[in-house]
Amino acid sequence: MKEELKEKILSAVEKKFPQVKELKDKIKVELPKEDRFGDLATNVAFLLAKPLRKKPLEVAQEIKPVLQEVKEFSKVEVAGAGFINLFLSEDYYRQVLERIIAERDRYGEAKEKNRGRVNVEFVSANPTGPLHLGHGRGAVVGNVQSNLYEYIGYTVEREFYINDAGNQIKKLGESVYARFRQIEEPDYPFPEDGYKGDYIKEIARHLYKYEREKILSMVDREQAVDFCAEFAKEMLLERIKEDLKLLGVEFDIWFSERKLYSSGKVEEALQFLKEKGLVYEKEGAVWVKTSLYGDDKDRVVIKSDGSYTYFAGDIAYHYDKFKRGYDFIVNVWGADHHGYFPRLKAVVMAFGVPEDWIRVIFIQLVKLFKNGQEIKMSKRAGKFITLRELVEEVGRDAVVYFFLTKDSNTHLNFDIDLALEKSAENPVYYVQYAHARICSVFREAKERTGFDPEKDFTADVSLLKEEAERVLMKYLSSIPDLIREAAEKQQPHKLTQITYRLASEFHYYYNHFKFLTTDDERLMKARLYLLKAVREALRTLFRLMGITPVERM
RNA sequence: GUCCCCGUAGCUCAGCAGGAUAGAGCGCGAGAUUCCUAAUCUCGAGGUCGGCGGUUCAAAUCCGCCCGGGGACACCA
Repeated sequence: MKEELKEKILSAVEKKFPQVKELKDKIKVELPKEDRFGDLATNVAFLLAKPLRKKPLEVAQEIKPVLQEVKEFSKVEVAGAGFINLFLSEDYYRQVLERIIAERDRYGEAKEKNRGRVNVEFVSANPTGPLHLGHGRGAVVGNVQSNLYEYIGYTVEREFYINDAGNQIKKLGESVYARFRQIEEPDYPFPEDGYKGDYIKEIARHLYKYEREKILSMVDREQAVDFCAEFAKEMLLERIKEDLKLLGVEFDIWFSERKLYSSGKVEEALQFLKEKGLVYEKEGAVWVKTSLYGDDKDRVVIKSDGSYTYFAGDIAYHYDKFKRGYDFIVNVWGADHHGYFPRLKAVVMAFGVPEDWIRVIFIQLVKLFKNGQEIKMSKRAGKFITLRELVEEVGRDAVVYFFLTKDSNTHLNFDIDLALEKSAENPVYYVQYAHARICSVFREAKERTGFDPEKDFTADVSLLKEEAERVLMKYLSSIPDLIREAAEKQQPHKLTQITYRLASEFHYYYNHFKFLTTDDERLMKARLYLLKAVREALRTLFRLMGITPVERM
């Protein structure tokens, strides 16, 4: 919406100052921070001041008359050092409300999914244990960012990379096998760096119950360990899927690291790099010249013992993604992988993709707080609160919302007490209550007046003359642009801010005005029409975040 | 040592591809309910935007240096 208006402003200004064309990208048209500065504000005059060698204020004065001719603007003011504040006409707001109600919970979403194909890879936890809070945050952020890409017109594939090769799985097998043996021989040694969580014992007990004979009959210990590993991996993967479902997160692609090796994709990718002259041997190992593409140094892909490094697998994995032809890809990673990005980016650049083809979103630590105290977790000792336990304790909506309150690249303190609180202090309840309140008003309307706002109806928006109503409509009109901005800047946490503000403006309105005035039916309908638009906007935001629009609280 | 992130109200943090008097929530103080859900709302106190320079009509935002906190720098995964 802002884009359309920006075009109108530009073409109007262009008649007077053709130079404005070159400044197009720098010109801003946005919601001013204070209400008295109008519905939209633009900085054109500041930008034109330099080439015209005039003061911004003068330029603004000269632009004012041309903008006054644009029919969408009811008033044009010059303020400050040269800001141009624009007030939108009633007719414009009528269109906004009509559009919201027509588009329902997809308000402002791109109609055509023709911007391209995107791959978002996230969670990608080792199938060696239950998901922890960091994974949960990554799951929510990755999923919501995917929703945002869809909102702005991309087709998105959500992918989970299963690290089912290598030492971690081996260790998993050893751990389960040891627990299995301990059932009969309590002194059977447990591997020093094994997984100590109780879930390992559970898996062992399960195996003992159903596969005891089979495992004990295996002569080769390795074989038994592999069997345990495979079984445990499958079981844990199933559990991971369930945990993700609890958060409302589902994947399109489950990509197995092991298949990458067994299908020869690693050789294929390395061959590709070799043909480009980017591979060489040194000190008995095979290296890739990542330093040519911005990495600090070259990296080993085949160790001197002949085995592949983890990096080799990742090269192959990304070569595969490259060949799938995405317009760009996004990796959601734990922030501890920060230092790993330059080398991966380097090798991907070597494939010959554009600079921003591979993007990364880092997820920082989540710390849990209860009764004002941090709950310390130790994975090594097997003492930690799982994602599932947290969801069971505070509920899915709270978990999702809290994970989205901060930029994913900053540490997050998750306050369990706050998440459980049923009051204004809890932002989840605050925003959900806004939605429930509107539903409640609608029920009451039908009850009292017989008029059912749930059904389609029209209203005379021009009757909405209160300041609070204009403020609300103004904010509603800017929401698609705000969502788009969140999508493009890869900042899904902005959704909670947008939602909170909308809820806040609604609560204010609710507390200061009556909607069910029987003496003026036209005004009542106009107000209910506005509420309906607010509700659809809330539903749009809830849908993007994956939060339930509760109808009663 | 090299590189990255962070430093904004008592606390937790927004804002940072420059724009108007730096925001929110919590906490603290004072209020609002004969009326559609008070799970709400209103008002108030509270700031050298870590420090010093620079660029600019304009700097919390961009650049440089410094101070403080965290992290990354494997023939690990």
